[in-house]
Amino acid sequence: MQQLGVAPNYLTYPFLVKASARLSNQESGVSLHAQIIKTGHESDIFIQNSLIHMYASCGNIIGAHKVFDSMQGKNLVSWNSMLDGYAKCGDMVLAHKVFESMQDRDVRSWSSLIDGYVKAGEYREAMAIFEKMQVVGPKSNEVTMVSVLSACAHLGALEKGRMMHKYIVNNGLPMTMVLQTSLVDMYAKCGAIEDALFVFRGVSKSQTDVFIWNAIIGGLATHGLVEESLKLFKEMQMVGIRSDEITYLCLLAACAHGGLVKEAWYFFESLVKCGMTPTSEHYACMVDVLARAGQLTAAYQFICQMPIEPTAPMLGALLSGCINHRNLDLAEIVGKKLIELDPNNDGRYIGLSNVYA
DNA sequence: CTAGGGTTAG
Repeated sequence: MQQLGVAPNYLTYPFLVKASARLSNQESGVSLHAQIIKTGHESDIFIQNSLIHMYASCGNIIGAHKVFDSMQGKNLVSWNSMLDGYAKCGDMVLAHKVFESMQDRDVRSWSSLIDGYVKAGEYREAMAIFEKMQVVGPKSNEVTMVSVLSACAHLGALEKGRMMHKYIVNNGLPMTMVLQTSLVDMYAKCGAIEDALFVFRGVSKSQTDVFIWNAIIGGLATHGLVEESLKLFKEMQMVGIRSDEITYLCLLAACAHGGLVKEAWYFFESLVKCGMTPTSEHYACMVDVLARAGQLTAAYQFICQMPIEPTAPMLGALLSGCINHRNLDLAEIVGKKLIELDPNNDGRYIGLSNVYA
């Protein structure tokens, strides 16, 4: 466009700024901001709102606030963008402050606040806000319910989760894939695997994506339904959904749970073969598999040949294996390393003190 | 033309 000598106008900039936000590329966002000022578009409310969102998405909440403060005519989008910016940055004190200062609040304002509390791990507060919303706020929609279901999942609040499911159906909220994934995850995390499978089976296979497969495969794995988990992975491959790093993490977790050492090696190798880079979580899972199976030397050697530094969960898994399989010499070595790495690791420290007892 | 949601975490 620029090569052709066509200049962006006030309708172009929001898209460009949004792209920078999506990419979390503050550099390009800042250069757009400069261009916006140079071309005299800095007081366009759509452009200002997109700039708030861009800065917040790049983690620059100060930059976002500067744009927000510079505005003379703020609208609900401006306030919602600022609120969501604080919520996304995890500053729920300021997010709540913004929320309280607003004259008008729509479903997005409430949803951003609820989601912020969920992301901050304050699930009870998130539920409290949702209950208040039902009394004094606008009707919640399918986006609100995703965050609410996530709160129920983390609280293990199965009955509440069921109520939310009924609320969604009774109010005719659109059953999006995101919502169905949240339902699968909620039921799985609350231990209602049958319900998770029921929701999952209600999605036509051609509509599925990697997220919902990961949710059900991971849910089955964490509840020890290892065979079913691996069976669903095969099904996922048959449907032609490309697995990702998280799929493999779920599979390795399933192997750890079921004591499937051979299968774990196979998945670890597949992960690399598919061009993915194992993360420290993958390595930790692999160590866990080997340690649980009593293959302590193999686990130790595996850690030594990794291209990354060992992490506390990794050494913790190995230490547990050493203790359970009565290899106290190795336990002492691993325990010392673990304390070096993470001096505040109480639980593991207690594990180690058992070695000396 | 601008703002909100899902999968890992022993």
